[in-house]
Amino acid sequence: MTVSKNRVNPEPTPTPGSPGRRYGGVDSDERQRQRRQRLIEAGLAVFGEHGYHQATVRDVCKQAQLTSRYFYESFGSMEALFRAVYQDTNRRLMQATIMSLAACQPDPEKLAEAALRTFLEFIRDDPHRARVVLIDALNVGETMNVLADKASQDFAHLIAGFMRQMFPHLEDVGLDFQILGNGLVGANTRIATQWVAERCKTPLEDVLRNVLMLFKASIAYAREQEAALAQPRRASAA
Amino acid sequence: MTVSKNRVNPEPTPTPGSPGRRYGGVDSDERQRQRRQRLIEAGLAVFGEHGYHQATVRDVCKQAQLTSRYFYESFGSMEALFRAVYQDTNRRLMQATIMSLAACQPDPEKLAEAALRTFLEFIRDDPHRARVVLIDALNVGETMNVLADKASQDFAHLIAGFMRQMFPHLEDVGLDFQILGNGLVGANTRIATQWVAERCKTPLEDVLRNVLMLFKASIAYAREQEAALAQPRRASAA
DNA sequence: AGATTTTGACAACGGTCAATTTCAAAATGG
DNA sequence: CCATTTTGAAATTGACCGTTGTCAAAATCT
Repeated sequence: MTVSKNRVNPEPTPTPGSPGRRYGGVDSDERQRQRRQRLIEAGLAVFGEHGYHQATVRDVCKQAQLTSRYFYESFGSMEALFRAVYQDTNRRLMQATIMSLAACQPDPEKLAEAALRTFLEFIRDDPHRARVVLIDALNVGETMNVLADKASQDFAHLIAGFMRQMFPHLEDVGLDFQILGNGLVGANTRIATQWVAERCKTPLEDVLRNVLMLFKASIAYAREQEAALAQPRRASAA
Repeated sequence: MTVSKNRVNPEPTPTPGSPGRRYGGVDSDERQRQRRQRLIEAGLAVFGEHGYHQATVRDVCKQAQLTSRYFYESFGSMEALFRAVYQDTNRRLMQATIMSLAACQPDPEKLAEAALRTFLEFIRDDPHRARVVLIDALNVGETMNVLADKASQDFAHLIAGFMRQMFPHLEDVGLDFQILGNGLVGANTRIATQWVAERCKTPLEDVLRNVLMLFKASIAYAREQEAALAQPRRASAA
């Protein structure tokens, strides 16, 4: 890192059978992909540090140890890079979530706990992710805005699906699971944001317990309401 | 509005007894205050439309029907204007909330409902407020960030205070009312944001019912837990 | 009416940044 | 060892914005 620009790969894997001339043991396609990846990582670092609107192309290139030329080789604009960073980060989160859900009992509460724990671990691993996904994504531009909105809505939709399955009569009395799902997502993101702002001072388990409490409370309340709907004759004595 | 620059006041109130020369029936202090107020209103409109970072001084001045000179007469920078807009908006919300709380029975659920309804009405009256207070405020700069954070934290702190009073033993078993308060604030802001993004298509009462559900569910769950703490001998039969 | 202040429109300066181009040095394959 | 490609750094161009300054016209007071 310190001696000089170390352009050659540690292992000059030949990477045979691809177009372009080989350089440093890798062909041009692969090198370009590596540059692109470095720019994405640099973007995460720079955006995550002081926010998208403080970042310049120069900053990103400096962080990536590349020059403007290579920036525009991979991305048409700063916003395009941000989209890539956002999608890459989202993809990683999704992947981690799926992994944790797969290794989990199919109990709603357990599933929620697993997903939430994965999320908290994810942003604790690199708080830059929190800034990019939870804050900046809403403020880059209209395009990113709808993208980020859709991502949250998808999550809310997932929750709504679960609730709809568990409490099939509840939406007839004025409850809207999509709205409630949105609320739970919002609660989660806000708590997470605050947690990161405090540099994850509070132990993860403590944060998790409280987020989960909101989920459990909602489920318990819904269950009670649903039960009251199923047997409307009973008086409402707690 | 359309005929010409109508500079004179409808009622040229003399506004006597102040420094500066009188013009249009008002002395210079008052005129400056009016200009400042127009800039704040223009800021709300411009920021609320396409976001803080798309706005330029020229945009704001055009909206306010003033020129750059008067901008710098009242504000040292764009960020200073934003702070003023934010604080003005917050002050109005606070005022409306206090009014509605005062005309309300001192029942926790009623109070929550009143506060939430006021909030929803507030942003429905002018959706620009939502963008400024809920989205842009986090992305203007570090200074605004801590300011906005503090405002939300204050709200969470208020909720936490209520809960602490209602359930004095609950924080000993791992629940943190500040975190929970943050969660409820986050749920509320997210639902409100989505609502505005949908141009308030859903009727207010429907939105309110669902936000309130999260509050009621949390209270019910807390009450149950607290009761279990008070009589630890009982078996946990629902 | 005349002097004076205020006002509004616009020019101008300096700075920053995105985006493209240029050029020489370094690395590579043959 | 030499031709070729790639790479890195800097120069260039063009646009936009914040900020200050200028100046004539309008409004006001005495």
